[in-house]
Amino acid sequence: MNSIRKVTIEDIAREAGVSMKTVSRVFNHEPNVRETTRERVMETAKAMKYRPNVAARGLASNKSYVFVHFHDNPNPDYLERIHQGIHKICRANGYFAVMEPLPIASGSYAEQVTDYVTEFAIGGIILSPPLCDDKALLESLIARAIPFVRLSPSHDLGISSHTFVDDKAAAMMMTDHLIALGHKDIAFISGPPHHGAAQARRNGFVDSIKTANLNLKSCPIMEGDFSFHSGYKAYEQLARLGANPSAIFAANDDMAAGAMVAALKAGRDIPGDLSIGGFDGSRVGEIMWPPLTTIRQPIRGLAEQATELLLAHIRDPEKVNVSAQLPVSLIKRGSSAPFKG
Amino acid sequence: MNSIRKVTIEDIAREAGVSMKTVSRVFNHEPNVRETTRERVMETAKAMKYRPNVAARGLASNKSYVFVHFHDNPNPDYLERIHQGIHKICRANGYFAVMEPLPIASGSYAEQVTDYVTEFAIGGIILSPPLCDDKALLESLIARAIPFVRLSPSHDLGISSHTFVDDKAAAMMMTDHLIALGHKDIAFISGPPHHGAAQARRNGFVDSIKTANLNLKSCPIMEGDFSFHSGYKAYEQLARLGANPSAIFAANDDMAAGAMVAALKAGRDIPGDLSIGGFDGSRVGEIMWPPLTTIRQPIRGLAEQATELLLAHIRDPEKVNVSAQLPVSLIKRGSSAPFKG
DNA sequence: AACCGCATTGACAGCGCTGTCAGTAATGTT
DNA sequence: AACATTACTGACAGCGCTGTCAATGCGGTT
Repeated sequence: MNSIRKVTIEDIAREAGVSMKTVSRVFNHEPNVRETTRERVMETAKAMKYRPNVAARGLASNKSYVFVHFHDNPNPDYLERIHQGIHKICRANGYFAVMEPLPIASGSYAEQVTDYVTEFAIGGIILSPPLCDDKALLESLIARAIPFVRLSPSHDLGISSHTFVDDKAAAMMMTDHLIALGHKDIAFISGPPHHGAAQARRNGFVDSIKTANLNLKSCPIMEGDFSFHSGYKAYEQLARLGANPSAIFAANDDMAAGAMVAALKAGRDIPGDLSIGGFDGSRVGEIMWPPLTTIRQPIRGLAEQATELLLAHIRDPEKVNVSAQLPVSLIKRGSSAPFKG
Repeated sequence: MNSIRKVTIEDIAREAGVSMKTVSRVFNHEPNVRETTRERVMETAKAMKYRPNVAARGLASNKSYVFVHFHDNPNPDYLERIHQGIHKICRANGYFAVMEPLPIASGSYAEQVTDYVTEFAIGGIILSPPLCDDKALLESLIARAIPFVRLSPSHDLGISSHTFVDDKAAAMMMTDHLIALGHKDIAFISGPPHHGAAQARRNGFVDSIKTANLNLKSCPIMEGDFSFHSGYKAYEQLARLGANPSAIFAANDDMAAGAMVAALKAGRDIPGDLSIGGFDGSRVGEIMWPPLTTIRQPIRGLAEQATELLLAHIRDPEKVNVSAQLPVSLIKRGSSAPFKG
């Protein structure tokens, strides 16, 4: 057909002086291959630029080399980082990484996933918030014995492998930072109430305020939905209510950006008479002026780890419930400054 | 491990009283099947809830129901919009949509794609800039007869289906807008020189300046690379050169944002003493203050159309070279205002 | 009736890989 | 030293489907 002939397992086997099956063993991380043999196979495979054929693998093993990340999240920046993490691990292991948006508006999560899984053979599933906390979906996945992992789940932690950060502690870091700057009237813009991480961040905020003996009444909590627009509206409503916080902590960067734009539009000076803190460490925070003080979440790392855990689960069904916590960090930037009474 | 597949073509064939091959024909929209036979097969397949096995199909036919978008673009916002467009059409037609980053740093585009295509059976390929203008890659794809379409290519328009906007005319729209506001010293921040669309935008800018009889010498052109950072640096360099434009037109929104942040940092008032125009209509333009005047490109639409064209090509090999132009529009927002001498 | 041309259909051999199971080498045990 | 146990390895038969090509049916011609 063309000059580039496909390199098959057979070629590798012949070249390395072993059977096809042994080559197969090496590529599937199966036990009982002598270390020297494994190395020899790997080397000749590399030298011959061998790439396993996904379709053949799938057909022969009745498995599928596709991981699907189901999500219901409007933030492209967040999604892109997750995608990169999943993709990296998938690519290194011969899997496809597919991103599947799953708007709750099109039907229950469980229903949609069920349909999807019937139509396409799927090797494993990665769930991010809020899907990772959907009871019906989780049950259906378990009932059908489809391997899955979760990113930052908040409930039923024992039922699957997952990766997470300590959202509450992270929110306390930010709150403590603002308090340390001398702020006493700190408003909080929360995420949607049913969202697990959003709750944890809110709890962290409240705890820090209480611990510092600040007056909770002068620390209003506005409800947002993690969108830029909801942050914008939250600031407007704050103003309408006559609240006059010297600092605002938004539960994600998009809302922080929204609040900041609304404040700038209203003529406020940031950070002169209003400090703003975000949460995520996303790109928006870097491309605004002043740049946003925020909590950096290792989103890409969370996705990578989760994908590794999914792989581990598939390779060794014992590893059904492994979890990994990743660290967050406070990024101090121009949007927060000491309170000037 | 994954969904249990029990109904095979063999079952359908036996039930419908035809051969497996005929069932296969029906499912692949092949010609030369009697209408009554086709219907009978479809009915029994439906009754038996038959689902074709993607892996077996892929292995046997050396084709696959996967479309891959290869890209080398750091902008998550742009990527996400393309992804949405591709995904929508794929989903509706039973295809997987896979996004594959292809950093030029890891080897030539042609090489990387070759490797990838050998490993995964791929149904079709979607290329966006700058990959869509890579000669070696295009040649290799054509040589291997792999169906592909392109988004906004600038060269060899005749060799494949593609979708595009008129970048030059669009850049002229923005330039004319700034000129109409009374600006005479307009700086341009261009994209990377080898990037086709970047060239077209630059040409549009220059043409408009000339047409308006403005002095090109007071309209400096800075070279960027479409990144936020390069926009930032371009502004700094402009200042260092002693240029003092009253308006800046950046060839994409990210660079416009970078220039704006640099200008704000330098104490400039936007749009009071500096107007800024971008290009793309991306999210960053909406989440900054002042919001960015820009050219909206229908990126999602371009991706949708391109995917449709790919599908059309695959279903009817005659349709190798269809192209669709989509309209752009000028979005006037707060970052541009009349020149105040 | 014998013939041609085209539409329709089927038999069969793989696609590249893995599961099964049997076989051989290496190691331990008495 | 004989035997048991374990660690490796390979032969082979498909996985479910499609490409190839030969076979059949059918209408119209000579």
